[in-house]
Amino acid sequence: MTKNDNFFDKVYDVARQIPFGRVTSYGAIATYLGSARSARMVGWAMNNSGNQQPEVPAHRVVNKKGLLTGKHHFDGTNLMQQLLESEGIKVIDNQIQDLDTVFWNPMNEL
DNA sequence: ATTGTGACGTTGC
DNA sequence: TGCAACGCCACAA
Repeated sequence: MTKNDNFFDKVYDVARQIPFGRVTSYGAIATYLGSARSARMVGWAMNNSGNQQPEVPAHRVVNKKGLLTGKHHFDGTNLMQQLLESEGIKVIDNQIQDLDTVFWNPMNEL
């Protein structure tokens, strides 16, 4: 932690900028950061997101398919889905509905 | 320095 | 159109 996790920090920063009721994909963030091929790294960064003080809305970050792939990493089993549903996002079987509508593209907004 | 892994994405068949 | 395999970058051991 002594070093500035440039990549990680950026991921957290973008994730925190996700508006309420919106979601984004790892690839979108990775692409915005310039490392479109590091989509996996974005997810890896989320691993430490819980360690970050400004709690990163990792529940708003899903894969391109809108699938809650990382929900397994949350406390509960359906916690991530509960959070998304609380924001008005319809999630069925770990799959976000109307993804095109709730999708938030950092490149488009930022 | 090398190897392995990972909450993904894209291309190929 | 659906499923499989590869690629890829960054971090940890």
